[in-house]
Amino acid sequence: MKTLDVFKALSNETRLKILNGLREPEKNFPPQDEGDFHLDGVCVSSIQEAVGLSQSTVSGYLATLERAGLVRSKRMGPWTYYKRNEENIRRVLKALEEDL
Amino acid sequence: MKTLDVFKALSNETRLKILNGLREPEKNFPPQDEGDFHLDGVCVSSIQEAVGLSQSTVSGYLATLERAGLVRSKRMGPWTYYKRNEENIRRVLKALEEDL
DNA sequence: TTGATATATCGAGAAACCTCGATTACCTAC
DNA sequence: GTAGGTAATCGAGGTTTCTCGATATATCAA
Repeated sequence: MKTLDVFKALSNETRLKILNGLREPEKNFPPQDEGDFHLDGVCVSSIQEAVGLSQSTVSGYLATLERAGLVRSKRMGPWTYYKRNEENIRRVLKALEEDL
Repeated sequence: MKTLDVFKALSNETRLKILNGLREPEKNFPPQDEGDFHLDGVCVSSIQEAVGLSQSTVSGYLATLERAGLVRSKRMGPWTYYKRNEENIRRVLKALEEDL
């Protein structure tokens, strides 16, 4: 979880939009059949539909955000749900305050 | 001064190092003939010597940091001095706290 | 086991970024 | 105006990022 990787993960309009959108899933993503937005997160296809890029691109972006520690994923049946990693995000902000 | 541009500017090890180094110029850059480190800033050649990249690259990096609002420049005679734009940096941090 | 659906990974072409040396512009002193 | 030094811009080659479609993997149902 290096600072540089966090900045790189955030250096893309779509990834920023996803991370931001995940703060209020019901407002920013179409509903999903199963899985609670807040408890479980948002599934890839719902995110894909919202951002309008290909499935592979969105899946890769989510992996990037996860590697940077900004989101966490949970597999439930055939779906993977992504939600913000609030604890880590707060840690990143603290680091920036001292590091920037 | 868009959030995305700030992240892009910070997505480079050298630019991060420059911005950080400018917090304590006398500790991180070789002395310069004229110009006070804190009052005026650090000149390009001093920064260049410290980071060890070409003059054109460093000049470009400084321009990037300035476009992102993270540093400010002042021309004094043949030299251009760069210093941190603390006010803007604080503003960026505030924005991140709400935006991230 | 076969089929259907969700997600992840792979390979490739286009765009952006990194970095350099060369050139240009700027400033000062003669 | 010429010369010398500082900084900014330009052009180019190498690397990374973006984004896609195709393929592979995972899960569940029949």
